[in-house]
Amino acid sequence: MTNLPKIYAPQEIEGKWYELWQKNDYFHAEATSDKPPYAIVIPPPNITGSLHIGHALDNTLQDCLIRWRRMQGYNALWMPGTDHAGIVTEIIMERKLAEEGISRTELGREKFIERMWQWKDESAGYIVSQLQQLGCSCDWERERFTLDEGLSKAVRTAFVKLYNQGLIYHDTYMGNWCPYCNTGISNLEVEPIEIDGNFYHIRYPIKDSDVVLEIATTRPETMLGDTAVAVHPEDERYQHLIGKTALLPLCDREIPIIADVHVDREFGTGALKVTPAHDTNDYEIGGRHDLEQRTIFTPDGYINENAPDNYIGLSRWDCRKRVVEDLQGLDSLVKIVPHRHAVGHHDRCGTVVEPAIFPQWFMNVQPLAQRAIEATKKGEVKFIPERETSRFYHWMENIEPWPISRQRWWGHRLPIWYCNVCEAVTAAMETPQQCECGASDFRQEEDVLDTWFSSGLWPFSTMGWPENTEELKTFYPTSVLVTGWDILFFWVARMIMLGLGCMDEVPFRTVYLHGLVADEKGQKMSKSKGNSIDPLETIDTYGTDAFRFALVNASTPNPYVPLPESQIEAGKRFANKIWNAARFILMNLEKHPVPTSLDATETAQETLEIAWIRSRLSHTITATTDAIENFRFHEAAQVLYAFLWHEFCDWYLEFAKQRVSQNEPEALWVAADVLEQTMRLLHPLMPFLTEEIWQQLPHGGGRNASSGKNSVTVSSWPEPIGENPTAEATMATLMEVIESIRSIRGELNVPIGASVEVHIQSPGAEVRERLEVYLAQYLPAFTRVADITIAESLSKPRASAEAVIGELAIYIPLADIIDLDAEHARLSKRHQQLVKDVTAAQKTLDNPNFIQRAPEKVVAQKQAQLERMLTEQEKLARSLAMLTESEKED
RNA sequence: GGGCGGGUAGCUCAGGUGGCUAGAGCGACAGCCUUACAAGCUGUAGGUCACAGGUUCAAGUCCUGUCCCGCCUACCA
Repeated sequence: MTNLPKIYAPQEIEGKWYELWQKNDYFHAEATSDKPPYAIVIPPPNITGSLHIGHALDNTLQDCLIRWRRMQGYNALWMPGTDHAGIVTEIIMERKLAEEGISRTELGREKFIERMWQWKDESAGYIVSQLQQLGCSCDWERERFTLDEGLSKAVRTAFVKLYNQGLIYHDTYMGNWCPYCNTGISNLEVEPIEIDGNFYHIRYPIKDSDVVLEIATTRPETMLGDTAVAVHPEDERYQHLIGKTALLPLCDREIPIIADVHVDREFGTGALKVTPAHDTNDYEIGGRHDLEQRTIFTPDGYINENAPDNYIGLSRWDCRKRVVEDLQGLDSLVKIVPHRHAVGHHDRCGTVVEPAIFPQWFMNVQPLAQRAIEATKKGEVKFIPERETSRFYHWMENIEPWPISRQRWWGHRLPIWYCNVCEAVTAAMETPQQCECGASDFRQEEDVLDTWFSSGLWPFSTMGWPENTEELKTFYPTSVLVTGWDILFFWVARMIMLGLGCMDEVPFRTVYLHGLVADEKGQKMSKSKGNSIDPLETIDTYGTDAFRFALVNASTPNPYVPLPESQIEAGKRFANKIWNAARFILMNLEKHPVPTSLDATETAQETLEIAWIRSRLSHTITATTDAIENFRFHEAAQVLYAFLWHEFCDWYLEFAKQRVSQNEPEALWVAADVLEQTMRLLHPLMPFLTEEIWQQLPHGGGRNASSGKNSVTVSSWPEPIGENPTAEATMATLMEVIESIRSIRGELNVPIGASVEVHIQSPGAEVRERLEVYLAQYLPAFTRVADITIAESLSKPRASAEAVIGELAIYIPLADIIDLDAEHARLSKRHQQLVKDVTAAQKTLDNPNFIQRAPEKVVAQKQAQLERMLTEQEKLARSLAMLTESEKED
């Protein structure tokens, strides 16, 4: 054991344990079991992706929950898998192809899909091995992929079911079109970004008149598709023009001037050009006034033949330039005014989205949204933090039809068939045999489904739906869903709706929405911003456990969680601290082996430090369990950190050292027991390190023992044995005495090597007796003392430093070394602080209302506090007076 | 325009339902290589809890308003 390296080296130990866990099937959950079920489905990462910081946080938290519940004896299932991730993945493939000089369309659908599968097969293991490196205890034999046969069947089943319920329909409607990806997308996928644009003021002449109407637009190129000009019906400036005809510049077309209440009189010139085919509002105005929809763009964003010849073939942006130039030439451009406004961009490729009219498949989600709201109100789903609930309601209450088809190739092709003879539409699991018209010649819809449609089925499609499997019976609804709040609408809301639609039951009971990892400036970390930490590099540098601890520790309830490097550094130091504590214990156990089992320690005489550390451990167990149960992960991290470092290492191990040197090894055996239990508590956060140490510690028996278990992973979660207030109070006094002596030594610059005499005045018999027993034993371990005197009353020795702890007065004679000025300064500083605090406490207690209305307990506390402070104050005042006297003498 | 979150030590943040002398990590300063750990140990400094009111015996915590910062959301062309 002594050959354990002095410095904790994560690389040495993190590799081997995962293999053991896997080999022993520790992560596997049976579909049928006597244990209570607990299930989490992983938010499936992109099949071709790699682990980023968001995954690291998300999966660490899930692993904490799963490992914790597994240790508690639950039948804990963590269902893993990956997502085909539709458009994003296709875009990356397109870029790869572009490097080879091939375009998607040249390659053709079949070949393209072939390439995608090839790429999928090459990269699929990558993300999985990264999750394993992170320590994720997923049930890997259940791994799923959204394009698997089983899941594809679930997709078709869900589609047909919803179609038959009339919730899925086909329509031609104005939506968001991405000219780069050549597909329609939903509102959620459009990211409004503020950009510096212009307001172009353009003159439209009026037919048979000298009057001109000035309109303002940010998109002058769309005027090629104008089919009206609109003014507000009550706008006095334009009354005489309503019903007249405007002459559209550059196009040689006549367009009507109409009145519509949508027009804002205050904005721009109060006159609005209407392009029903390329603007959402104009589309609606067009509908109200039965205007022609004149589409001027090709799907990939170029001007089509509906525009005058000289514009055809230009890109959107070139066309804008040309239109502006031409208007200037005609003297039709009044002015250009800079204007900052939000422009929609496709969140996947960054292209400016084009509002356009095109045929699309939609899902009417409104009825399911209503059911989701009701289910949530009934408490069937709970959101944590609670504030997310109102975001959820707001979104659900204002939900719009979901465009579910994408004009892409990588995904689930819609199970819709058209009869090639009569064009009848059929939704079915397979190609229909025969049409109503008698024909049997069908073609399948070309479009694929929005990738979120299949992810929306994830909690039950992964468990074998539409089959009524044992998995579904046992694990659905799942227990918790853990993900970032940024995909509440994209994914969580859709899962709830589709869960209700397909299973008649919500997919999970609790949704825990954690924050997003941010940099020091509070900006969300993302690859595109270049401010991201690479989890794998971090793991290389600091180790997985240090990284995981830092993530959990950072995971406060805030929407953004900063993760400075120093935080990860602290995790590494913590790991090293634990490592060395274990090393110390193991080294000493060689000389003092635990007799038979740790059971022996329970009957051993319970010295103060043993009673104390057991009490503190019990408290830590309760606090940690409570924290994880309530998703306050950062609190669990902090509780464990404080206990392990500042109580167990700083104090208990120092006591134990002393005991061992006095040939009293019980304290050491208890140290081993406490560390063993703490390793179990810490295991969900730091799985590798805790396994390594747990394996080396004796853990055959003892309280909360994990006898017969081969891994901490499957050991039991510690149970609190109860706290011991008496031991804690006594120890607190002892600690204060020790700290005050250290403080005096430090501040008065007593040389390290010098021993000091300590005189303690302790008027109360009970405390004095306890001090007499313990102080002589404990003090030498913490500070160098030559002699300790404890008496009911004693006078302050000449030239001594002083500290007051409650009724205790501590004097340290420092005849040769004391600097009276320094001591005077030290005491008077404390005295001043006391005066302030005493005054405040006095004021509170002098208030009759306080005595009358505050709870008795609070009043008593305050009273005790005041008395304690007054005692100290009096003693210090006397000493200060004496010091001043002696200065005069000098 | 609405809504949400935040403003606490030099930095990053804790402080569930109001009640210990407001805490931690990092950083700073001083001193220690004390045989588990210098990735360590000991001590010290540092905060009128954004501002102004209010409720209360009692406010960092609850209410109102103001000022900053961030996010979400909305059709101002």
